[in-house]
Amino acid sequence: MPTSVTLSDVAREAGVSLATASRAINGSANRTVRADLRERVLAAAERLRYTPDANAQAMARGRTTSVGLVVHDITDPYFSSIAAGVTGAADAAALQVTLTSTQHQPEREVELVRLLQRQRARAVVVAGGRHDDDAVNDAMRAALADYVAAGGSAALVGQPVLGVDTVVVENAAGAAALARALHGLGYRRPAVLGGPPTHLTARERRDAFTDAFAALGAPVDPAHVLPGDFTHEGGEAAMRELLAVGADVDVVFAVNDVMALGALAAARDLGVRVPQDVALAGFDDILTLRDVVPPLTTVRVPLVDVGRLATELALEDHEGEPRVRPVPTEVVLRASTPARTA
Amino acid sequence: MPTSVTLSDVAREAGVSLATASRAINGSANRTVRADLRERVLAAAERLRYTPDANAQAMARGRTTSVGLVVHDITDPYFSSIAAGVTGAADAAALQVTLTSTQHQPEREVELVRLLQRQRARAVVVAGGRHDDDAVNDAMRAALADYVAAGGSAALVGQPVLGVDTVVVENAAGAAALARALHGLGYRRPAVLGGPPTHLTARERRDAFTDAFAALGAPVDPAHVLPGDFTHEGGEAAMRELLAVGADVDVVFAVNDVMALGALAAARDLGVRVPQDVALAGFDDILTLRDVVPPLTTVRVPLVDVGRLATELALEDHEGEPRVRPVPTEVVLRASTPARTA
DNA sequence: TTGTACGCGTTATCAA
DNA sequence: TTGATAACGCGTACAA
Repeated sequence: MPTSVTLSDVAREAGVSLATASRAINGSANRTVRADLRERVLAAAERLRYTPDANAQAMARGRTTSVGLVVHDITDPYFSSIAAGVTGAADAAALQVTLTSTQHQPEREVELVRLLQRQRARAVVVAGGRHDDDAVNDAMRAALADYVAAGGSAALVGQPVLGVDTVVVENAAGAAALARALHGLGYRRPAVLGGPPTHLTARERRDAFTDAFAALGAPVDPAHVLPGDFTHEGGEAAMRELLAVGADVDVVFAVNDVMALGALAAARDLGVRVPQDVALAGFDDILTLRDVVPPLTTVRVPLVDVGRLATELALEDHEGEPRVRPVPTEVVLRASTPARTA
Repeated sequence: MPTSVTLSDVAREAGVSLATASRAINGSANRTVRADLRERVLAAAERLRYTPDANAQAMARGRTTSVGLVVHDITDPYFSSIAAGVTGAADAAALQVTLTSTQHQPEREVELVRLLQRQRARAVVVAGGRHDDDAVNDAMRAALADYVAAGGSAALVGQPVLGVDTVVVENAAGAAALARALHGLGYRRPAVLGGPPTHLTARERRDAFTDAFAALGAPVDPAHVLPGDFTHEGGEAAMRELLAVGADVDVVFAVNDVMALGALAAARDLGVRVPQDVALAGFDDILTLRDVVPPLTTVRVPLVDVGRLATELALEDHEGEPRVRPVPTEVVLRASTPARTA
């Protein structure tokens, strides 16, 4: 920004000192400026089209006005809803959001956190769930510890395993409740599109679901628990595999909605009808679901709230042990899992 | 960020001057540092866990590393895809993206541009289309002019009416091509869900569509051109209205996909079958369409590319007249508009 | 109430 | 090649 008007210019134009100009424009705490001087300064600023330099202000004040957000893919409705919550909360606190994306490479999270530390972001919200990968987790924990040690504060969405405040979605409770609901509807031969084996959120949902079904006396055939990517393509591929072997299942649980949508596409493509031939359920209740036929049963996660909560958590200053903010989930039964009359 | 390690700390620890430390760590242009000294500095930095302060660097260098993005709603697939393009291009240029959202209030764009100017963002990408509203446009033009005068550079997605570089989607060509394609399929009684009357993109698409149909000898009944919000709800409401009056139409063109999806929901809700009772087409080819039944005919806009192009446009320095970067569109016929055999 | 002067963390200029 | 030192734009003790 080559030719910016500075506060000194304004001060000179108004015939006051830099300090007075600063106080007049920024209304420094309990320092007050005589009315006529303030008028002169404001007029000068207006005349010169002065714009404060937020960076310089941040320097001088010792703190920036930005919060960082780390997602895997902003086009994924799961992340874009969380992002809406983050920008909303940031906005309410008069802060800006720096959006960073790993492009689906979890290991990039570490460098993004370090990047945001260089920006001196006041707070960082990491939206992606954790993996069972000590190397990555250790690196991430170290990056976050450095960041916090340098005065930043971080919040995670996912599992409280990195030593920072975490918004914990009640995945297990939701998946178990879903399993019970489906069992109550008469389903007895479930399959699970389980996502990446190391992904903790995927695993929590998968295990709680299978455990609950087992507890109800209808254990999930281990052969009917398929791994896959946590994406549309992953869901599609897993579903295709499941259907290809002619598995005897009456309901498929995809551990997130994006995968469920992929599964739905695979079913459609193979001429398998949902729910007549097989029922289908997902998890998250992403916005996209409103446009899908049949309406998909899922477990609602209040994603915008999750983003907002994580931001608020990170913004509140707080000493001591990292906090955990549980977020309840809610089973939403829709037409993709009708009561079985058979 | 209270307790940050500074470059001075590193210099002292390494027993060199501040200048040398700076050069060693940042590899200042053609200035070179003796190998052993550089080692000492790097080791000291490592030991102290030094993290450069990007803000201070920006101050000193006179330019920041951030680009601003203004959207209406990041959960809208249209904007999230553009955002993905922007973050991609920014990433490639080693820049960060500051995401700001108007929350559907077009007039807020002005303050967001001013906000980004205060941040001294190198470039600003405004993703929302223009309205036919002189007051807002004048304010926006002024804000952008100030920003550019202060050394920033801006790019718009939409209409080249604000004096800055603009990525122009070929709305009219696409809508006309769509009209011709639909006519070719046998449709003769079209309706248009036209979006907000002042929204230029909506208007371009609407008018080109109706003009093309008129030119083909099948003019659109003016009563079958309905205004509405540029949203899911807007499309739903407009479609509901259209169907309520029992309009005699064989195909409905919603001027964007999000509205088309709302229209589809309305049709479903009222028991009107698509495409058997009425065909339906949209515009944009948002990602969500892959999950919708029936597959929706639309006009593809390469949204991620649009975001990338806008960013590149803003980032290239360039003198003189604002540039226009046209982006071609492409009709994509799908099952929601089958050939009419009647 | 106003002004002076220093500090924020870094880069860049200019001597040495 | 290295080192003082002056910027960068602003906030804020401290003194007046």
